[in-house]
Amino acid sequence: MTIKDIALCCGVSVSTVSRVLNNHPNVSEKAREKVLRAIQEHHFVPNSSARDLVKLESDSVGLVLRGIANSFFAELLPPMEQLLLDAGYTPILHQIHSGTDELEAAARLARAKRLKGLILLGGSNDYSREQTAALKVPFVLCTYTNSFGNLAPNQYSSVTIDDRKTGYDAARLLLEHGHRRIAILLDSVRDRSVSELRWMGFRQALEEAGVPFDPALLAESVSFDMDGAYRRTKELLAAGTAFTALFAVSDTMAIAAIRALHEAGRSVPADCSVVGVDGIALTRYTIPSLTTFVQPQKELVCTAVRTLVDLIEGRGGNRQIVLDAAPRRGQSVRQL
Amino acid sequence: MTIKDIALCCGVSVSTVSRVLNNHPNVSEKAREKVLRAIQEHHFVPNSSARDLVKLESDSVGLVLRGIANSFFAELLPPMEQLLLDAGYTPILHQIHSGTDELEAAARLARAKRLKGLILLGGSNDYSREQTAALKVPFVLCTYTNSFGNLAPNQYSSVTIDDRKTGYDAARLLLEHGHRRIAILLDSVRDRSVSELRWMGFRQALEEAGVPFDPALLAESVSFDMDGAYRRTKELLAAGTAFTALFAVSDTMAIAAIRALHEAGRSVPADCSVVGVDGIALTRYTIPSLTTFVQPQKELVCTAVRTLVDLIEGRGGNRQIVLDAAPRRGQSVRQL
DNA sequence: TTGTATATTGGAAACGTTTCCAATCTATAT
DNA sequence: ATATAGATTGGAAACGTTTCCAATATACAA
Repeated sequence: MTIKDIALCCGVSVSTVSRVLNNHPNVSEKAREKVLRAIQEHHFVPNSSARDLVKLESDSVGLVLRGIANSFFAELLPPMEQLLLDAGYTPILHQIHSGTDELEAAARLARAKRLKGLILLGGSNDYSREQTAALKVPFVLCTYTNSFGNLAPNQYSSVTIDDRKTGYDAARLLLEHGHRRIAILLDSVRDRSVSELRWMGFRQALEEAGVPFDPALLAESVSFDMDGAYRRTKELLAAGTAFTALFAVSDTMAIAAIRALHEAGRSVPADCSVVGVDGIALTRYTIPSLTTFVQPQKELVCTAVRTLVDLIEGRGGNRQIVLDAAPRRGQSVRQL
Repeated sequence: MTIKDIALCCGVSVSTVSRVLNNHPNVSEKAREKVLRAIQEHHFVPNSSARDLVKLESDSVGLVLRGIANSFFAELLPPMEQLLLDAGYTPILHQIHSGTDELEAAARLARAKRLKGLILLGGSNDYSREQTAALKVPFVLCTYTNSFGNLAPNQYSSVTIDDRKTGYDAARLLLEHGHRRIAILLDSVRDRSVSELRWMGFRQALEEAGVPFDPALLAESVSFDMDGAYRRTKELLAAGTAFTALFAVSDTMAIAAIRALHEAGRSVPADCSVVGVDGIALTRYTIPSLTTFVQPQKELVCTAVRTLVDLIEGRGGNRQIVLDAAPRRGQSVRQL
């Protein structure tokens, strides 16, 4: 069933049918009705490949990320796709396989599917100008890393959380409660992760406060799941280094750590204060409830989509947006 | 940059370039190399619309669901998309707006994008045979509801969790621990929800054990979030009806309930046993850890994708698969 | 009635591929 | 050298739309 069949059975030309489909003005009421009825009757749906082909564009937006499993991005993805759908775009997910250059993959995707734009989840600002120029479409870096800052502010858009500041604020909070010996629990610091940024901010706050950091208090978990955090905390405790507080770079790790502390006979917050990051809903209900820095995830997603849509539709130019994680006080921190 | 440009700059025909692109055998080594180099050099990427158009098919699979926000499906979605990508298909998300017939929307999508297949998340087996036939492509109902059972087993495929059995098993577990006065905490029973199925199974187990159910022990929360569960548990406690155990239809609700109990001075499991459903990772680490029925989410997703891929690729016919939630013993239940 | 302006229509090219078929090469056997 | 089979190649149609342009129908004024 094609546009041609509809034309044939209505006794009009394909042009007319096409005009009806696209709400073009110059078509008589009579013809329009006839065509619409035939479309209804035959359950005709225009083929989007053909349309995209001739229009030289699609209504698709690429979502490019390195992998979904176990990731922070897995939570971002559904609402992001939802928002794009609501805005009239079709999200196209694309996973980068390890060993593949993500910008090249993104550029390929953009050309193959004639994308309107791209959201690069967990990208970086270390791309070269040539690389981003090769995309040819608007793009937004969402929760990107930035070590070299190759791009000028007018050359890219980004929406991110200030992870470094979050680490800094967490350390400040514990310092202000009188803690000096603070352990930090993080997942693999490799590949310039969010974890590393928080860790850098944390260190900076200690330095500024004149508190030397004991490397024995750095607990880097090999795996990023709760089990890894739990085991790493046990090791930390077994090592015997004294600490009165622990900063975990995620809520789930914090909860696992609390259990490890609990099993070692150290109660929270009486014997050890704990601070997490993320602000997952559960942290209000655990016993004790967790003091945590709430990630504005919803805002992150909305802002990223809005920024991209604005760029696509020509409203405003590139912009970088940084969102803050705000502390939410629970029962897991006590004043020393 | 099109196939034509490549052909031109290599001095070969478009046919040859196309053959190279598709790994057709009949092309000389010399020509192949020349073309590959030109493709590399010009960063050429074939246009998928044109390809789909002439091939009369795409590599896309539709994921159709009613809405993502706050939903069980939001968790299923990322791994499902991932698995489809891994299997060589492009997932295309499609959200059904309220007031729209989902099968009709699915059929439209399938035709417009020439989908290879469909996964209907939260569909039903109450579709008519004509409706499903109109899809024209293989489909899998994932966690579907089934009140009329219009379709014969060879007319549809489905992968689902036996929610009724989960409720039944949860009640059995508590009964076997000597509990007789068991409260149940569920979210809105409206619209034939998972919640209702678990509640039905729960009731059946009580009946079979000859334990009359006190309606005062039914706590139906208006909202499905943790806050609703927390408040509803408080109300239950305030009402003063005695109970020694509580069955929450989800882990998050169970955790919220435990906090409410805790705040009311009732410790778990000493004063009240609690059982949840879902088996989210966190339940191993909360204090106390939670006894819960673990949803085989990963298996659910894998099975749904595998089933669809099998159907698409002609391996085997329609099948219905029901997965069981297995109990995981935590510290939240005690023997009376 | 005729002419003119305007509304509506149809024809055909174009979008970028794939694939069938026929044509041309190349190599081998006679 | 010639015939023949097989490998390789190019030409052209086809996929289902949109859109430009020219052609026709309609309405209205003179």
